Amino acid sequence: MKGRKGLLEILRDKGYRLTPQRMIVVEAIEASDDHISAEEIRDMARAKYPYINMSTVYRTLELLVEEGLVTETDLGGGRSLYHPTMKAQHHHLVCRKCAKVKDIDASVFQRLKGELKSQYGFDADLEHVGIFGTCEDCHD
Amino acid sequence: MKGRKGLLEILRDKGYRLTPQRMIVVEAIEASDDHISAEEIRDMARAKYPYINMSTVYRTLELLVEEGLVTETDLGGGRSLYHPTMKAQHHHLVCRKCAKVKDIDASVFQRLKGELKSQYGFDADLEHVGIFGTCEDCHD
DNA sequence: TTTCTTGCAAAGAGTTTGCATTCCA
DNA sequence: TGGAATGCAAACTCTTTGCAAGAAA
Repeated sequence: MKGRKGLLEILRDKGYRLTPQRMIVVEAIEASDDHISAEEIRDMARAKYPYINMSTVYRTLELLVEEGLVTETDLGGGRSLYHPTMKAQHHHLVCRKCAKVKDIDASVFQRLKGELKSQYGFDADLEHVGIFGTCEDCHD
Repeated sequence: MKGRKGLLEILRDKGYRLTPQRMIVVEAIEASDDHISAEEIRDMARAKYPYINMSTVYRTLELLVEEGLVTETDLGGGRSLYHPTMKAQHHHLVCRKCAKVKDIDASVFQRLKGELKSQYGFDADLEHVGIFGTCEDCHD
């Protein structure tokens, strides 16, 4: 059962207070199989809690990212998406035409990551990447 | 000499008017060896022209991107950088710590692009990609 | 109690848009 | 001249921040 602590327990162990707002944000992120936006978190939160302020959502996300518990990914449009770090690695193919997002396995990137490291000494954050392009359905 | 038309000529041939503002924006993009931001374009423009409005800069960039003459790249922070499409392909390694940007050759991505196409039918826009991580100098 | 968190409102940054005016072709 | 392009100002989106009020431990 080790390594299976929920994000909330980890936060508490680190000395952070477990407020209802934080519990709700964490729950929303853990419940989402996929990436989730700050806005979606607020909407999910509202279902369980009359109201949660966006600054609280952002502050909680900031905390989770700082603690390395959640990954922040820029999928374009100046919008960030969040994802629990411990979940299986994957990436996203974002279609510029229909805006659909398809998840793909991380293995495709392993070689690239290795090459960037050996050739440039660059330690690439490729845990959760968005790749833009045209998907199968929208191909001309 | 073919395939060596400047962006301005191409625009004119397509029926767009060659205003001073457009000439200045195009000149700034062509002069920049690297990627350039909307703000940098405005600053470069001001050196030659008393004033150019940001909406004009953005509208010109939008036009150039629509026409496929310029590439728009999201290097994070909700900021876009622009680059002439015809210039040599390259990518960027962006260090999260020192914020330095290192240009790398596009060849590293060829295999990845091929795999995304064959495995997922996804036509990835990998002309000009920003990869985040930690550079050699900042490595712990 | 006491310090950490929240909510509110306002401020940001970067970008987009409506509309009247200007100007290229 | 006439439609395309510009400038201006206001709006817009997403996110951050200061500060007083509230609540977890």
